[in-house]
Amino acid sequence: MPRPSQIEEQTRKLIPIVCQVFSELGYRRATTAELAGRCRVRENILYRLWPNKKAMFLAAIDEIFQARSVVWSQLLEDSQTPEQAMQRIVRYETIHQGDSGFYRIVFAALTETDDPEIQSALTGMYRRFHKLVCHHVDAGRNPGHSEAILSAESAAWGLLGLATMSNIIRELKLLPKRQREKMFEDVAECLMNSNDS
Amino acid sequence: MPRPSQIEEQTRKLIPIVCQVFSELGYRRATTAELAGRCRVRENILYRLWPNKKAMFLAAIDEIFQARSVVWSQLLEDSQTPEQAMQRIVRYETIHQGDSGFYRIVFAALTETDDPEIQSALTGMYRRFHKLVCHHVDAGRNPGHSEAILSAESAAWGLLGLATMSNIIRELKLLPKRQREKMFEDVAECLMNSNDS
DNA sequence: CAGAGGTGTAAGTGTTCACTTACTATACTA
DNA sequence: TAGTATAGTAAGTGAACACTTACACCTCTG
Repeated sequence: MPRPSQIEEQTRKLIPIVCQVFSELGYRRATTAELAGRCRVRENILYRLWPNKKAMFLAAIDEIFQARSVVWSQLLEDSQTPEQAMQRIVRYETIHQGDSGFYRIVFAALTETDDPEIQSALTGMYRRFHKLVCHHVDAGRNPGHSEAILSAESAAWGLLGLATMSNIIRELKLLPKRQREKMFEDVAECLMNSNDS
Repeated sequence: MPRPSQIEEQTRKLIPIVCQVFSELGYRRATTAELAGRCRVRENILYRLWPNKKAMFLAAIDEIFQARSVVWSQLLEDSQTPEQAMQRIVRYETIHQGDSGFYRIVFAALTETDDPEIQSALTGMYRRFHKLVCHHVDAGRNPGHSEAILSAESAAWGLLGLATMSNIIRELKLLPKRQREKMFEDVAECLMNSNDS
């Protein structure tokens, strides 16, 4: 009998690194040589873990949602009220946005949407994110506001769009940090209709 | 004396085609061979007009704003009141969003933001768009609402984010057309605070 | 301990693609 | 019409890169 394979274990260990490299460099410039180098292995080892570069990219897309939802659930673990929850997420995202550079993966993926596998990976990721945000928006809405203007679904899409825009602003330095943060909070508040007067 | 150069003229004629190809295929798959083929010329002719592929891409980025502002100004030409203007733009964008596929260029560019030239082309484009939208939001705000919750600047960024998200939703078919349109209008209304009760 | 099958190293390989070169044909001007 | 610079044709080049192959080495199991 041979020794037992450690492929799964190694795969799990390398995914965050692969994800990181795609985040920094995008698809085109994240060459297989670069990926291997950063993973401290040779190229052919990557090809034992994934059949091709696209599969590595798909794994990175999945990792994004996983990582972010871990962070969020940690944030929410000690939230007393659901109203607090969304505020916390917004505040966290306001500050830490783009730290992981994961939106670069999303942008790279969005230029490859004619590939059915990439498209469905992205679609799945967005659906899960939307559902999650939707849930928190719903829970976090101030009950005092009997008649919300926006449905939670629309508000959640708006928030995802806001987060995207905020990442772009940050990346292109379109606004100084403070202003960007204020913009994010103001628009998020407006969308969630949590502005009690 | 030689015959007069038609380079400028030809450049102007080809830019929309180049822009179109980048819109359809993104940066990576828009090969110089493909660009030349669609322009009905040989590759070296493109290289007489631009020094390299990046320059072609930069020209396409500039073209995006030009084209869109032409459309908008045509839309606004026969608007009686400024309040109508923004509504018209929103309605137009709601329906025609993504027709040109120009956001693909933006996404492609956003994965190349470490290149200073691409970065500044993008930055310029966003600043101009923001200014334009800002202007229309300001003009279109209902004067009855004395106290707006959002500054026009923030609202404009929110709208740009909304447009981006809407394009993503369309591309990934995350919502059926009608729902996407309703979402866009609802969120836009919320952001512009134009909801008179 | 034997050896099967796993892990790691190193050097390709074929293709794609941005970009070039050498040349011919054309059209404008003096 | 002669001469010159431009427009167009066609083949090529070198490099980058995704992916492979050949082989040595190790490690766990029966």
